[in-house]
Amino acid sequence: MADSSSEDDNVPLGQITKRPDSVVSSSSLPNKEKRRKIVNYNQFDDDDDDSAPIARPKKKKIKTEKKSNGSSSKTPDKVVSKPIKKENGIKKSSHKAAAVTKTEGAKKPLKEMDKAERIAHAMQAYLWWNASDPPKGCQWVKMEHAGVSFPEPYTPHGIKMRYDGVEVDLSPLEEEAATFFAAMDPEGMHLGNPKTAPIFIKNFFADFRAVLGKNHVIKDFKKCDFEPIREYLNQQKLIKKAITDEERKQNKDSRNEIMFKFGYSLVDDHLEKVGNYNMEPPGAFRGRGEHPKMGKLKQRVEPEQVMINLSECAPVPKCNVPGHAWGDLRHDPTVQWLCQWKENINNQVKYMQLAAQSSFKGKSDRSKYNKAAKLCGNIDKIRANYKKNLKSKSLETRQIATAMWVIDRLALRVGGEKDTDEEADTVGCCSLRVEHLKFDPNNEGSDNKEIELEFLGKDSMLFKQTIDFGSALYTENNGMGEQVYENFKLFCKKKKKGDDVFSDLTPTILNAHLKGIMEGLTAKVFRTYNASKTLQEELLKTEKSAGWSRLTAAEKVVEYNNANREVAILCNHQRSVSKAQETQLENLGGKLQTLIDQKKVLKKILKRLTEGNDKNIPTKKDEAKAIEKATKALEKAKKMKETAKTPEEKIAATEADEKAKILKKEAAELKFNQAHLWDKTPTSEQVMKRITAWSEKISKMEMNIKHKDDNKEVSLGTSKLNYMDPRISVAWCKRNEVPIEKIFSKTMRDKFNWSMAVPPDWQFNEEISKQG
DNA sequence: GTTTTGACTTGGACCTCCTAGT
DNA sequence: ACTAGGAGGTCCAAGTCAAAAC
Repeated sequence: MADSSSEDDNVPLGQITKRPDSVVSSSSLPNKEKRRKIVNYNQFDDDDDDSAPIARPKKKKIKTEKKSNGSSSKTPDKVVSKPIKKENGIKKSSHKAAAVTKTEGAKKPLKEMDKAERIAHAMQAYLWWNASDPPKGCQWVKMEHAGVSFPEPYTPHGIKMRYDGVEVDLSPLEEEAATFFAAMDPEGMHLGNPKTAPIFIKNFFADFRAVLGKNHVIKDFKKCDFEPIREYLNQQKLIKKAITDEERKQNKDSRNEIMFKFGYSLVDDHLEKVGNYNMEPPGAFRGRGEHPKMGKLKQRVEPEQVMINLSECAPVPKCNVPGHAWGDLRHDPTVQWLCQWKENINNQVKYMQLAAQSSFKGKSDRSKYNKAAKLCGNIDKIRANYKKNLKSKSLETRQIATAMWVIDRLALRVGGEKDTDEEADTVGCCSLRVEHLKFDPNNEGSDNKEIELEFLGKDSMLFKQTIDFGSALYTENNGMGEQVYENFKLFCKKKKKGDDVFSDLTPTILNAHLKGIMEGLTAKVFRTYNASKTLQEELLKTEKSAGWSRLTAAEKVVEYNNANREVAILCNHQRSVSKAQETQLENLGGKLQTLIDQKKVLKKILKRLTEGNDKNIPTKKDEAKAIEKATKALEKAKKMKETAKTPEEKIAATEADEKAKILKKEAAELKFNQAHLWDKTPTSEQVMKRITAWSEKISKMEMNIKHKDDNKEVSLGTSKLNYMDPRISVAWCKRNEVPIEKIFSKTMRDKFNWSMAVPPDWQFNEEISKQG
């Protein structure tokens, strides 16, 4: 349209850069829009920035623009002094006050907000669900952004690895590769696992050797010693831990600077957040499960490998690597991506896209849930369809029907074909193999209709469930379990372990069939549907239970989380229990035992006292000394941190701090272990009181442990973020007078902003799809 | 028809910063 | 006021699905 044209494609991009350091140049926009934007800037009422996401011209220019707009400008002094005041205010505010500002976040005065908050506030003014849509087939008409931000080039540390006991000189590139390996946790999920460690090492070493070149002395991994580099990295971590608040703030500021520059995009005259504006740094590829390529070197991406997508009239941003330029330029309004490049491990395209709270993502999210809701109205028809086909004479039809049952009832993913030389061996429905099914797993014989399904799903997460196809769960209400069982038996007959169960089926065939039954229906819609439906039903169930209305908001939230957990279990959203969590759980178990023992002691004391024997009653030993010692050590460490300048001092400070923390822990333990005792011989009343208190403590602790144990392997976040229609949750909150903040974090509220206006009686059902 | 590519969603691990509990 | 623990945010790998390429 306007100035820049598609001829740009043939010009070396680095040289045609029109605007050095900001996303939007007002010069490329018509006057009317220019004015509108200026009004917006003034809303930020702002201080410093030349790095504003939008073309904030430098200060001098602001003045002129502000003048032209008739609004008053501030003296620099005032502008600078303001944020400091604000921060103090926040720090000093009490919890109560903080809670209020949090719940009423929108009402926080503009002047108290920091820059990011003010931008966010301004962005809230745009409600995409009230705005008009871009032309059909297009996701946008105008789009401007600053491109992707590249990480700093590698700075060599000069620490030498050893080969065969001898220090080796490495070039920066070689040293960088060695450092990637040294940075891997030897006990971590790649090197700590005897199954994956050899794969990782083999791949890493092959790539490392390629970097070193043919004639390099390093030839045998066994003779490599990365320990000096590893030690260095650990020291760096200790140094980092000792940073002062001032340094922490500086780090945040410089991160923010990049965010203000690259983190926003101007799409059709409104501001949107970019999701991943930092280019992925090089490193060792961390494939999950038994990924055959883990350990390979993920190369540094050069700007020349990056293609950027923006509107024709948008100025081309300058890339932040001196002497480099974007590889290519595109003006494609049918796609969402702002930048794309190829990674070298799997030769896949990666994208820079808008963030989850953007209109692009919001629109597709809403349409996803509407599609799932539409399935509510069609589910009977669909179940009838596959019920009939479960007995079809055509093998393909029968397999389609069986797969539909599995996807509908067991919530499996569709499971596309995978190349096991290139990727980890994981499966879903269509790629299930005979070896993943175990008929009659408990050798019960006769009419047993159980199958144990055991396989690795997405992200190599284990799916292991025994399905009793003869049970009421799968036979009642048109469950069809028995027929499905017969079909599985049939599909596995005369097949080898490694053969596909659904030999005539691919996701393409299955989805083509689904599309024929309901417009827009694919395999994954079933997961969304089942997750949302389950949430709604679980919530309604508890809402109808006796005494519900008397529950406090916090108690209601517990019930919500229980419903959430049901969904997560349905979707098999697991998480591995970290070592820290395990030890924490063990510690809690130990504490519980201590409490139980203490209660026994208390009972004994009571018995003696009632018998009139007040001799040999245990009393508290001095614990003040230990506490004092620990406190002093902590104080000392803190001082060390404050004064530490050299790396050695910083390391020493962190180490002292860690030691002091151990002391404190020990002191706390001592205190805990004799918390049931008194300094002097107690009275019977005192003991009785304490016994009741301890009973309460014990049950509380038991609850806590049970809760932690129940949740340790279930991850609730994924289903909340991707599967449960937010409108169900919002309506539930409204009905039950639970503040939405108790359910959704700030990020989620941003992402689900489109769903906040639903009425309290909103239901997840087919009616939704008719609303558009 | 089959395979590959492209674009987007979904996923858990890890790190950081905040808050509840003391 | 302080800190442990957890919530939430970041990162980027790994899926799904449609369309293009063969």
